[in-house]
Amino acid sequence: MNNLLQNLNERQQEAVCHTEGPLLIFAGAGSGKTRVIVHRIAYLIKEKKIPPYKILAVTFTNKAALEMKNRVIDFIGPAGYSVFVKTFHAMAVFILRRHGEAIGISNNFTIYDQNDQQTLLKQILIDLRLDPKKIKPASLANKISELKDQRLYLETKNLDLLLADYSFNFAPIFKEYQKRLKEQEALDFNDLLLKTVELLKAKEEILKDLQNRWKYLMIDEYQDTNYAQYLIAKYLSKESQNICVVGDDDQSIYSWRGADIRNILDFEQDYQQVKVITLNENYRSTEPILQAASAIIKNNKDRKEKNLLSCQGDGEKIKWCQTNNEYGEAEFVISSILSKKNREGLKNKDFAIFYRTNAQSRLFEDFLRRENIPYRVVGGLKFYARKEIKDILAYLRFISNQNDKISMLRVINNPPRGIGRVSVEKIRALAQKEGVSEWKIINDGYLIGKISKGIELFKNIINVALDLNEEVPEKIKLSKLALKVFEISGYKKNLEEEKTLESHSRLDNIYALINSIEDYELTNPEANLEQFLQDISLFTSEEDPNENFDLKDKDDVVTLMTLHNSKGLEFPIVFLTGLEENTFPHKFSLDTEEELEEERRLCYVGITRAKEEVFLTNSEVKRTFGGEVEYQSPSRFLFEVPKDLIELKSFRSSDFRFNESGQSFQQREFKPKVVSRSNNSKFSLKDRVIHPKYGVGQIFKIEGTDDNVKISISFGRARKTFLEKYTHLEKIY
DNA sequence: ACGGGCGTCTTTTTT
DNA sequence: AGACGCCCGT
Repeated sequence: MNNLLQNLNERQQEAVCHTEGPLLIFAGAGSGKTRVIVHRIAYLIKEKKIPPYKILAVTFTNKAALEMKNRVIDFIGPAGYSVFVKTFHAMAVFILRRHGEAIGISNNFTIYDQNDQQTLLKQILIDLRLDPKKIKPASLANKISELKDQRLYLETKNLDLLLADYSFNFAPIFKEYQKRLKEQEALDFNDLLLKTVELLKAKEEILKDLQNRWKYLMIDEYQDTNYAQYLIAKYLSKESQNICVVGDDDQSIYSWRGADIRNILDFEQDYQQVKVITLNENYRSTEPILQAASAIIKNNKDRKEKNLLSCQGDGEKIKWCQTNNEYGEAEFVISSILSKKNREGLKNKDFAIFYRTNAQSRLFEDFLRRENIPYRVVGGLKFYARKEIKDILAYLRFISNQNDKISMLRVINNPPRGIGRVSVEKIRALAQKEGVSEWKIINDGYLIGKISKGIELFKNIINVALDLNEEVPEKIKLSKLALKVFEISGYKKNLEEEKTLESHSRLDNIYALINSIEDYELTNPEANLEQFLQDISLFTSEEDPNENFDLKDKDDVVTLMTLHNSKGLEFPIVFLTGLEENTFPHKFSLDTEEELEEERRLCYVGITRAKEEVFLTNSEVKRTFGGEVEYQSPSRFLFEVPKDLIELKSFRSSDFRFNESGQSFQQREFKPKVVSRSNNSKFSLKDRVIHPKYGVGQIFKIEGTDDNVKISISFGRARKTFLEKYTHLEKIY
């Protein structure tokens, strides 16, 4: 009991102990909200003797869910494993997989991510004889998602009326999209939530069942819930009324995804006898950081006034550095990291670099690699987004669900087996005519005349895999299946024969995938193929299983991420970069006051991640597309920080400068820090070398002979393979 | 069928 | 500048 409430302030204790009835916690940045949730779960289990499986905690990101679960387990031991901690989407998958059939959803539905969505839309456009160049699948996908996120979409009795607001092509496309999702037994991300609402609404017994299962409901980041999520929470807690929501209106940054800030502001009206607790003591950041953040957020009109109290006392001023260009910015950030590491004994993991858009990460990565500082990009280039990984997963998805046309089209001629556009078109046409799936056309003898070898081959491959999947529920079944598919599909042979620089890393990546499936099987011994695929399709920000393979301490890395991804995290030193008008605030958010205020909240979120020190950077000039340069004024947010909290710095890029015309950047020759060098020396394993483009790296593989020697080098997280004869490498001693 | 070369367009944030 | 898609030559 004592230890359950230890290290908590009075209000935090109150929040932990108030277990019955609706509870609303306004938790300012750094006010120990995760700690409160963790303690509250522990309190329910230990003190109130609630079985752990009756507790449901919902967060927004996989990362947050994982973190919370681990903290619960650390705090109360193995009982924590049974607490149901998931993202909204993962919870929806859980519910739909068990009960979806009640509303006509196959229990091994496929989840289509943004990519699959766009592929599907492209097909629809072609079939409807619309030009995918004019109507872009990507923007269509966005529109569809936007539509489905709306409250109106769930409530409307007349979809046509709603669709009429869009351009005249949208309605038929949207309807066709929905139709094909159904045919292919697929759900997109929005559907996961929408179908769950539909289920809970329509099937009372199932709702009762779930209400019984989860007696205590906790929702983190409640300010970011959209209407569907709001309804799910409402349904699930309706009986028990034991719902605890935690949030901060100042940290609402997902309105573009349908998040409705009113959900938290109206909570007191939505539930009866709500207990409200405000946590306003900040344990994370120093005084100057908090003052700067508060000063910025005060410019928002649409917010509840509040003041956060600092508990950490005085600290370093905010550093603002204006650099000449983007290279200078990256160089400033990386050299600051280096000097702080040297002088203050900080570790890599103490630093985080934030930016507004994903594309901004590249230069920072270049400079980090060059200095041989290990780093991790959160959410950026995703392992699961790689071609070879998607290919293998597409095989598995098709094996799991033969109606999944997107996956079939992806693999039917991959690796090439002589099934060209014409054959595929023939199959598609026949499927449409006969009203059956493409797989049925191939497998059940619909094709008359002589059947091409390739189709016969594909049919055999899939049938072998299908049999294999039916077989023995061995422990290693999934990874074995993946490996088999990799082999019998010819994918492996194809890559092995290719013997190019690229095919090597592809092979490595696929083996890394198989490894990670093995890991998955260890933690989920009961999981079958369907479950695995559904789990994995939600794991978008999964870190690269391939990364950091040569690091002693794989967690000691500098973290790079978008501001959106930074929510809920904290770091001693934070770099907030690209603070220029049109970048941050982003140019698409300058139209309305609402959008601008959301950008400002994003800025607030970023700054409040820092415990000790904040660096704000902007560059005077930006390179846009076409190599043109453009002057950018400093972000308005910079001027919202009181002057006395700021220490000004300036930094000019030393490696890059303008050429005479001032039109583009010119790279100065890169001078590696070579202690001594030897040009004719042979390289050996474990040698550290400098690559003219990638900088310092370490050799981990050498193969081939004579003028066909291939050298594989790791540069921090990235691995690359080069042909020796074409690559100028310098050895470092 | 397939890869290289060339022309196009690019830029928001994510489960 | 770089990614991507399309067309053409093989």
